Amino acid sequence: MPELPEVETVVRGLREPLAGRTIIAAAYTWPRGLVTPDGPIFSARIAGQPVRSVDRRGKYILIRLDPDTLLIHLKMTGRLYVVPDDSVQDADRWVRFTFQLDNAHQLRFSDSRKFGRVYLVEDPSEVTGRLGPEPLDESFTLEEFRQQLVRRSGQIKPLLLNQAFLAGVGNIYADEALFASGLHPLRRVNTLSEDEIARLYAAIQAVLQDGIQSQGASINWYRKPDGSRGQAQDRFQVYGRANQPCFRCGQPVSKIVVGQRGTHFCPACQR
DNA sequence: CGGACAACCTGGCGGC
DNA sequence: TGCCGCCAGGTTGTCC
Repeated sequence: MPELPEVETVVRGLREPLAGRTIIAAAYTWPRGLVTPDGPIFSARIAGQPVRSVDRRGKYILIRLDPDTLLIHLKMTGRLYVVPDDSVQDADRWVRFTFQLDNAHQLRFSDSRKFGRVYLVEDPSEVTGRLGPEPLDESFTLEEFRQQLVRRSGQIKPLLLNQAFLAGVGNIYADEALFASGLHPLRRVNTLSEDEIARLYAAIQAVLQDGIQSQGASINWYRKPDGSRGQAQDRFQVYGRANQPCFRCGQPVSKIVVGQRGTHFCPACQR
């Protein structure tokens, strides 16, 4: 679920409930979800730190405290939301981390599959340092994309999923971007023309912006911080549409495995 | 460096 | 209904 548009939606939804708050305590029930620091240090260290801002880098959520930064990666099934202390409204069985706020509310990190990860560090670049560029950032230009692309080889789809190449694109938006640019997911990167690179660049930005506009895709686990569903899934052209007619040409959408990931594409429209 | 694959985990769903 | 196998949006490490 959570790729760039979903994480961005979560971040936007958390800014208001966390604004001006201080974390006064933290507790967790899944120790392996905490990467750093060690357990006893973590709870003691985070207590008393005020929230300064909530941001995103790739698929990481950065809650900038003072002096540390709390980073959370939702992985496949993570949810992050703020509710009153005594809230049991959603009977969420999968809450792994609870951050007590100073206004009788809690920031809760729920994660059924236990893939999510939590970090508390002085310098967030310790965690995000290896990430590639932000695809929606002004500094991510076509020229930079082209220069990075021509240094690579291999299949285009796995490259789009490589967070060190480009931060934030996951399996869904990779499939959608390749459809939008008319490129086959198995195309070798070094066979792309200038025109195709430009189409892909534009398509990546378009599908991500569209996803944010729709407040993320709630196919399965993803929910906005207020508990409601995003709408992006209603706009997908190929993802999750195996054997259904392509919206553009009517041919059935194919599903294959590329780099161990389910991959949807139109064999007629994508070359 | 590229690519294949296992591992980390649990829940949901289709099929029988 | 119940059980079983399969699949899942992410990332990392290992091996060839």
